[in-house]
Parts: sequence; structure tokens; C-alpha cells
Amino acid sequence: MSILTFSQKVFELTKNIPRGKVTTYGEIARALNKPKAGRAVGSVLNKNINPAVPCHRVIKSNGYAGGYIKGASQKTLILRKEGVRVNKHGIIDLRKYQHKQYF
DNA sequence: GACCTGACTCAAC
DNA sequence: AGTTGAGCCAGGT
Repeated sequence: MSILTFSQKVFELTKNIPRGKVTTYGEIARALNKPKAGRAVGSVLNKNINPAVPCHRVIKSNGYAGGYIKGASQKTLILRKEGVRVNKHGIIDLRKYQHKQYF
């Protein structure tokens, strides 16, 4: 049993994602040994307001940006600004930009 | 404690 | 290769 709540762990892992890289909701879930909790991860980040937690770097497993408190368009805008290439269809190449430290 | 919600995922069409 | 539906989980009511 750990002292940190699920939410706290999600936030901590998200903080570790470097600029110019991304990870997926599912990956964070797997890193927490809960491979099927991707949806719960999204629910947690949905409430994030802390700028120290770069939740815009967490995207869907299919390459789409996914949701964002300020709108999905803002999310892709910030990612591009950080050097992540997002094609005209809003798709991000995970093979190239995914942060793999959790493995 | 049952019920509902959602920034998800993946196998199966 | 795009869509669909069922499964799953934490949190809030």
C-alpha cells in the first residue's frame, strides 16, 4: 500500500515528461501497474490546473491529442510550440515522440 | 455503497 | 483503414 493516491502518482509521472516529448494515458496507467486504467488517468488530468504538471504532453494511444481543459486545438498548438510535429490531421507520430522512460 | 461520468483503449467488424 | 461497442477505473454524487 502506498501513501500516494492514484491522482498524485499520475501527476508525478506527468511532471517527468520532457519538453518535446509525449506519452499516452494508457502508458501512464501501465506505469502504475493498472494497464486498463487509461480512462481514469484522463479523468485525473482533466482536473489539473497546476502549470507544473504538463498534462498537454499526455495524448491518446492512436496519435490524436485527446482532450484539454482549454480545448484540443490549444493542446496541439502548445505541443507544436514545444517541437512536436502534429500533421494536418492532428496526428502525432508516437514512434518518434513518445517518452519511454517508464519502461 | 450503488450509480453515473468521462481528456481512454482495444479487439472486432 | 475508419468505425463501433464493450470493458475498465477513479472520483464524485
